[in-house]
Amino acid sequence: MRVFGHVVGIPEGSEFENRYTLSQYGVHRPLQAGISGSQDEGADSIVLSGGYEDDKDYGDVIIYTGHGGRSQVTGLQVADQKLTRQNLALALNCQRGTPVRVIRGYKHTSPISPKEGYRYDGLYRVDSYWQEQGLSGFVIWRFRLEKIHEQLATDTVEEPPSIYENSERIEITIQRIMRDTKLALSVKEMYNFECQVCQIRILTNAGLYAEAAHIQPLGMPHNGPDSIDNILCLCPNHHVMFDFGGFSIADDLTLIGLEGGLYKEPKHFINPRYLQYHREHFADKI
DNA sequence: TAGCAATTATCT
DNA sequence: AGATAATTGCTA
Repeated sequence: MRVFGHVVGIPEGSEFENRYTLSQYGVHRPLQAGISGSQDEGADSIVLSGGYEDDKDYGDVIIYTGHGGRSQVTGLQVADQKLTRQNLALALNCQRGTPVRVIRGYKHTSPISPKEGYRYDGLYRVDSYWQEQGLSGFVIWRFRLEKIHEQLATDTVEEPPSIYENSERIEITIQRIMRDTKLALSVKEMYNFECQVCQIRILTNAGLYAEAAHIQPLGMPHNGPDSIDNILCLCPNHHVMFDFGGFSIADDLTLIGLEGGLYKEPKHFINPRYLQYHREHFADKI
């Protein structure tokens, strides 16, 4: 099974002798490929080895080149890259917010990369992706990655501050984030990426796009649960409207503030308790 | 140190 | 099952 986020027991900064040990520890499983992932689930890890001429490494920001179009013999670009396979996997990370593990290898020329072996450098999010003409003249796909600074991203306000960066805490946090993503995806798939309000499906170059909206929000102070009965599948517009009280939902799924009702799959149980929470805290009560 | 072939986990 | 791959280690 593919592991997204940190691998338990492997803190950021861990070093590995070669690609085989990286694979054995589950940090980056393919022995040669730079991108680990599938075109359904997304990418879980990438390696920066300097193999592609168009790569850029600025530390917290990485411009990563997709795979494909290279000659097996010379390593030069000889064909256009396509948004398929592991390139598509990275595109899905961008659309879904799935983090990707970044490993820097000794072959990479940047001063940040290790002199020998491979080093796990933590989680990045895929900020954007696009195609362009590479140095070779062939089309390449590029991915802009931004480092996730987890101390800032977590809601640890009510917790006693720890003196040093606690890797155990980070693991817990990331696992929670990843649970969100998995559930979110399952709800989107349940509706085939159709908005439950307007039934719009948004087709992108990486496939269908929808957003998972939590009815009672996660995190302090709302502490809504991370469960399917608290998640809706919405288009971005209706997601924003819902989060900012543009409409709300009655227990019988009639929309409040918009015409019509919320479409619901029979097998999708939506807990009225969370709908009530949303009405009480977010609905416009004029 | 190039060049090349063997190797192997993974994805489709 | 076959193809792929941002490797590795051997040979000259």
